[in-house]
Amino acid sequence: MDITHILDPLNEAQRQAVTSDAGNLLVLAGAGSGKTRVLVHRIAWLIATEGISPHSLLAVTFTNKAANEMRLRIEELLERPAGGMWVGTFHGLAHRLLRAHWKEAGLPEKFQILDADDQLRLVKRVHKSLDIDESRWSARQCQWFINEQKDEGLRSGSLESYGDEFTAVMLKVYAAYEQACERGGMVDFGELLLRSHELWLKSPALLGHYQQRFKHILVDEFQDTNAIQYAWLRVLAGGKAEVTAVGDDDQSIYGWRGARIENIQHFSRDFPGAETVRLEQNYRSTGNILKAANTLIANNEGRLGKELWTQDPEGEAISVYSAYNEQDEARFICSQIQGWIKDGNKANEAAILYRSNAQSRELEEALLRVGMPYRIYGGFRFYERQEIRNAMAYLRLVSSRDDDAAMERVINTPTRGIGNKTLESLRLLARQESLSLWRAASKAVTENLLPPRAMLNITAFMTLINELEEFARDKDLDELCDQAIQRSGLVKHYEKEGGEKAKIRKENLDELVSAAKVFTMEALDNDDESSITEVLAAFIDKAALDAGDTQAGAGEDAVQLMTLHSAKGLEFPTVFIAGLEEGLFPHQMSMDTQAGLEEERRLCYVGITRARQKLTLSHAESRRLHGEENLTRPSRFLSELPQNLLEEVRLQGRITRSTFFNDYAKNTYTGSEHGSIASSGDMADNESLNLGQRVRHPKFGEGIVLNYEGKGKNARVQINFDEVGGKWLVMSYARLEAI
DNA sequence: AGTCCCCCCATTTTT
DNA sequence: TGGGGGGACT
Repeated sequence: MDITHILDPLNEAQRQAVTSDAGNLLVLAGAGSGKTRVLVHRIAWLIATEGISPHSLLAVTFTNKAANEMRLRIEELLERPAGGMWVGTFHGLAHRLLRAHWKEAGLPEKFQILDADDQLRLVKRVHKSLDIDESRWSARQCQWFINEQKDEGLRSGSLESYGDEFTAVMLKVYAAYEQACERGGMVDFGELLLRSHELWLKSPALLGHYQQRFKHILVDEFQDTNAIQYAWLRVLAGGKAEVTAVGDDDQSIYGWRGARIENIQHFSRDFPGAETVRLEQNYRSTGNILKAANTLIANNEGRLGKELWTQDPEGEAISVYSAYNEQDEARFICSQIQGWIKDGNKANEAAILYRSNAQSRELEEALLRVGMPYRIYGGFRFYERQEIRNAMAYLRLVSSRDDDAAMERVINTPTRGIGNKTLESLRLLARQESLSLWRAASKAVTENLLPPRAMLNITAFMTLINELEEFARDKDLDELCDQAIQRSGLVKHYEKEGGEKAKIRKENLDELVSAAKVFTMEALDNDDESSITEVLAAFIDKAALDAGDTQAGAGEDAVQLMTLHSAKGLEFPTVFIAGLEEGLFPHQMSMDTQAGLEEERRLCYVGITRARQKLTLSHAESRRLHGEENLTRPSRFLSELPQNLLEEVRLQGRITRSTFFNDYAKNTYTGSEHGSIASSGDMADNESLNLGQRVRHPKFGEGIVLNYEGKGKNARVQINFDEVGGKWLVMSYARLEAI
């Protein structure tokens, strides 16, 4: 078989990784070093030369996007479908296992997947039924606790509170939540992994079957695996399968949600005979950007070690802008992007990255002001929208009456006179008799347990669902979907609401019908035997496991705004990282432990390595946060960069500020003007000070001018001193010296 | 059932 | 500063 097309496009390190025949393999893939390429080519290599059948391969990633892309590229390279191969996310694969072996796993055949929103609702209900003080322990907190434990592979039964009140309350909720899930046949995200892991442990025959099957396991983004995922992998591999782990310890930024950087750090210990290959040649960024990244990350301890390099030129210096405040910062970035576009580049080649979402508003406003199109990543995705979730809940009920989460959601949405009181008695009945809500409702109606009015309304609702199912029998999924949103009254409900918002909701519902159509056609392509019931069930699972990354306006030519976390895996010709200030980045809540600080540093490393040609960093001397003005210090990360590669950006020229209190922030920024303290000659030493200018004070040392008020002899200036922080000084006494 | 108001809170996010 | 959620009121 001709294998040149597999090896030719690779560099030496990549080739070594692709062709490695050590039992296990760790590929330390630096940013922009061709990680996915290695993964894909290694798979092709195994199939082409080692005679491994796609059937014995399992490749696992974290996001659906990554999984889809991998499958696509494998098929492209192999020039045939890789059907027998298991490619998917951890959750997707675990789900597949549980669907196949639901009985052994102790689940009902039609178990439902709870997504984050369903989960929170359930926790809230559990919370209420246990009469827990909402003001002391929030449902969110409980949800977080439960997920944290599941990520660690721990059930309520295997935990102890040791007299700690918090833990005791959390465990009580956790245990009741587990029971509720059990009763309703519901499985949350963590449970998918936990349950399939347990399934293997308790059925050695089943485990043996999969161990027999999968000769090679390939894992992407290994540094992001959490405890349960790692355990899952180790059990499956069982010392027999060959494991290829690809990842970058320097890009581990999800420790806060259970990812364990130790998993990649200890790979060679836990997977004996592992070969380690480093991919250090970078095909993305300029030399200077890489040097900055390398220097920064060298401050972390316990790294596996890696140094990025490129054959490309040094490129431009890294710009650093010290803004007066967050508005100035936003205007600066905005004007730089305008300049970038004027130079013939496109808006979507520019990205603005920030540590926390709250920072986006100021940037948005600045972009809006100059009419620059922008797009914010993150936020609600398709299947997370309220109207879509409501419509899906009807479909879920059609598919499975026992889906309590769905029933709770839409039994009275839109309102049909089934109030809280009715619902409460149904819940009670359900709990007492260990029934699903639907069955409880059914019982209540047949046995006349409720006021006639309530029973009438419930009957109408149940009839609606039954009729929808009836209707679906000889129809396609999209037709069912359309009927569901019409007959449930959802469409009317949103129409009645009126306004722009409702219009968008209506459009989304239409979009759902189209999505159902596409899904049906794909299902028919793959397997023309599937009945509508099966297609419907598959559609519901897809909606739960894949929130739908199709972001509105994805293809638009707009400036890209996102958090540093969501920038991982992406790249842009020009990148701005805003808000490099102590307390913001590194964030206050993560800077007092070394582990926290190092993760922040890795986050910064991720940000820097997103840039291809040009990197611009900025910080503000003063930032409004939670409604109050705070003086800030530049981030330590700025001082950890090689100073010779940095170029401080100062805006040339100046405008003379009105001697009245003309708030600088309100001045229109043109990019060439600069706020300045009036130099109308009435200052003590007849010397003008500019906002943003560095000055020296005999006692306080050096600092930067932030603001002033008053004029003449009485003028007071605010200076942010490097050593002692912010101070207001009277001009005529301060003996300030401009630097 | 729906609206309004007040209080509280405030990284990062995928499945 | 502002958004979200919960409670109270109409």
